[in-house]
Amino acid sequence: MNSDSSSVSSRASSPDMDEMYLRDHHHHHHHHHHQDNRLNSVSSTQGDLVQKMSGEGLSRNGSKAGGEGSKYKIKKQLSEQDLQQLRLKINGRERKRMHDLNLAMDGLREVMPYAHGPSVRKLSKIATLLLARNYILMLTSSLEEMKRLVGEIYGGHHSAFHCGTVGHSGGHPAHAASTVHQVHPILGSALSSANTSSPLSASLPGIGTIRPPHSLLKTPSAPPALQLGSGFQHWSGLPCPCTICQMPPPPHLSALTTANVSRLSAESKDLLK
DNA sequence: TAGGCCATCTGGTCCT
DNA sequence: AGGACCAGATGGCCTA
Repeated sequence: MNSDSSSVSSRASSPDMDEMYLRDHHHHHHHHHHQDNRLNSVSSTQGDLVQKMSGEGLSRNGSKAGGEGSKYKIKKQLSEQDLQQLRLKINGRERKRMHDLNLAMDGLREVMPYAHGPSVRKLSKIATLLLARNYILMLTSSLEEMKRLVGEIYGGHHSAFHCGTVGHSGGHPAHAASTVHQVHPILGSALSSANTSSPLSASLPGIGTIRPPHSLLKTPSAPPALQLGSGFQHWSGLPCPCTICQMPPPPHLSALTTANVSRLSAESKDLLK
């Protein structure tokens, strides 16, 4: 499908499109070969547009309190050509807005921890967003864990950082997620295992387990799961007595319970099928 | 062929 | 008034 890197712009900013609509917007022509017959549909739509607009489209506005009458008059005063120009301008803006949004989406894809490459299909928008969310959650918990470990190593027991009993655990709902502690196994496996799918995954274990679902890979042998990783599981043990652990989780982490994480993964899986 | 994904158009609403 | 944002509708492409 979108074999090109910027799907969106690929279709949207085709030379044809620019020719047809845009006198003012000249998006970077991504010279994307992949032009389809969308233009047909678009142009036909455009035809409809003209009809609608000349007919009732814009003149039948209303609704907005302020200026029914005035707006109506104004629209009426506009020639058909003016209306068309206006429409083109508005459409162009909207197109540009969507292009920008898609560029941002591409930017997000670039930093996402999944296998990029010519053989890997681009993540869909929804998949990108879900993966990004999971990724952020995981980074957050990794960070917390690292802080904890650092505290454990340098700070002694309960100094700058809070407790660090290795087997210690969650179950405590207030634990910004048990995930803070769940990372243990991940770290462990990272240190020992050959999970070197990327520099990222090397430094942030567990990330390597985030991959596009097989359906998104052109090669059928892809590993499953857009999940937080199998190591990302609840860490059983005793509740932590330290004061920090007694505190409610920060708002941004409150959703990160084990249950939520698994739900998240489930969502991701569903949407990524 | 159905379903997923996407780009575009369009009208409404809110904001500046 | 004009621009940004949004959601619904439409139609094309691609894959299972």
